[in-house]
Amino acid sequence: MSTERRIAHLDMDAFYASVELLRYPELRGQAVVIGGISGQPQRNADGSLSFARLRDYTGRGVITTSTYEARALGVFSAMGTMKAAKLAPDAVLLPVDFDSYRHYSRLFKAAVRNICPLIEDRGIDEIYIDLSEHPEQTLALAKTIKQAVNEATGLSCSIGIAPNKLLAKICSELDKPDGITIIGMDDIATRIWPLAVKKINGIGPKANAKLAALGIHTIAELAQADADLLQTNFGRTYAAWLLQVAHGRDERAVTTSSESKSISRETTFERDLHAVQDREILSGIFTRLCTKLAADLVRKGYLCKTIGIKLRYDDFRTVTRDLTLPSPTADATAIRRAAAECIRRVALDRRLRLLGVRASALSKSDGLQQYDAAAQGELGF
DNA sequence: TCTGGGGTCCTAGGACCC
DNA sequence: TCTGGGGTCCTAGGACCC
Repeated sequence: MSTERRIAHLDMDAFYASVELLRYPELRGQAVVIGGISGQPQRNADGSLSFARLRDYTGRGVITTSTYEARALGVFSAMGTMKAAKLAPDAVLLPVDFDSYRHYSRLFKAAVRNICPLIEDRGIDEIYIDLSEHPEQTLALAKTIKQAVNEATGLSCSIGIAPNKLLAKICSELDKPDGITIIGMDDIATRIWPLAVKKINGIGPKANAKLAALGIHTIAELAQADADLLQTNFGRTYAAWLLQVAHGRDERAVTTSSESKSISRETTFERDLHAVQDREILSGIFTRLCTKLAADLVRKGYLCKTIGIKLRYDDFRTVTRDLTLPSPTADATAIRRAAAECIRRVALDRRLRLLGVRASALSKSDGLQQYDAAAQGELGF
């Protein structure tokens, strides 16, 4: 007997902002944005806190999250902070505190895992859950999960439940915040087809613009699109995928574990830097990035065989170079040497706004491999 | 007043090997 | 001389996601 799967997508509501409201409950109900600034709110003489306002901010950076009150003013994730300041000058601006968000992330995931262990991590604030084998009835189970998350964290989340990950992901957004949406394949025409194609996870700004140029705006229009037309414009693989997802078809499994493919560190400078005039500053930043990357590798138990760099010029053009080493490493000096080789292969005639270093072709630095490395060292390799 | 930082996956050409 | 083929690795760039 074959039955439909029950896949849930759980998405924490305005996660970073909501964590900050746990810490500063006096801000509840206000427009609050989380962005790339440093420094905690100042404590006044009377004991109250003094919060920075968006209008006071002058540096570069983007909004990472905003409360629903700020969203009502048009301020969303990934918006430039300066643009956000124009829209909501009085909004409270708080610095990001990833340690705190990771803490609450662990709490909510542990709470869900207690109820159903088949969890796929999709970043700090969302997960897929395979509920297919769970005995409880779907709506009751969703309520149980939401309550467990709230008891563990004090936070709310939204859950979509559907026969696959694609549909579950779309559903979790349909009743945000604090919602539950359950659909089956029979509901696709009424619930999914009216939506914009960009609601599909995997259709981003570029594909959305190309589809719009073809007169395709809704998922219904995509489902009825001519296969040859799509193939001409998107290539065989992507065109076939577009038609599949438009009909709500997705067979991907919920995968409970995965190995990292790459680890990287990058930084955008406070002002654009020049390779010659700012050589000392750049060199220091470069060394620190390599040192942090090496520490990340060691902490996570990886060696890397390929080292890469990323530069972004003042005109926002981005270039990458990489270099594969004869043998894997997690050594900061070796990483810096390889990254410096990469830097030599790019033009440094313009000012730079970003520098990054990446480690890929990862392998586990388990005991056996460490032993091998030590043995090779003794043999003079 | 432009545009963070950390990832994944895909494509495509060339090298190199059998 | 007429340019096979597949497989894998390396490199660069780009789309997309959280």
